[in-house]
Amino acid sequence: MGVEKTFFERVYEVVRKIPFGRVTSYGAIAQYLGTSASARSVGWAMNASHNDDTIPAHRVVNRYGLLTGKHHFGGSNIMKNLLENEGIKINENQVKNFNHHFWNPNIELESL
DNA sequence: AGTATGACAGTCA
DNA sequence: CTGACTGCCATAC
Repeated sequence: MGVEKTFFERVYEVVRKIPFGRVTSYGAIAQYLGTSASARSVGWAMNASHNDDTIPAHRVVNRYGLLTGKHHFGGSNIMKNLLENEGIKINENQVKNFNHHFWNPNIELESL
């Protein structure tokens, strides 16, 4: 029966696979899911991820490494705090060395 | 069924 | 460099 996972369920699985101290972008997840243009839908999935506390949504930022979704973490520096807790430096709501912490599911999970 | 929204991405002026 | 628009996909009403 309808065992086919919805779009955001797939997003959840990918986000859950994000290693500690790593971050990824909405577009990267979208590309991994095969819908490179559904980056907005990925953000939508994250919006619904509030129903799932197992989703490290704080590791998902936009393509610029900006913590665009921090506003959804309670409107406080929770997202920034979580990332810094993982060794990621944040500057002006932006991940420093974003390219260094960037975790590309298309590459890291290409063998999965 | 159609409209509106969204934590994006990319392009143009 | 900054600002604004469009495109594309999925969900909610």
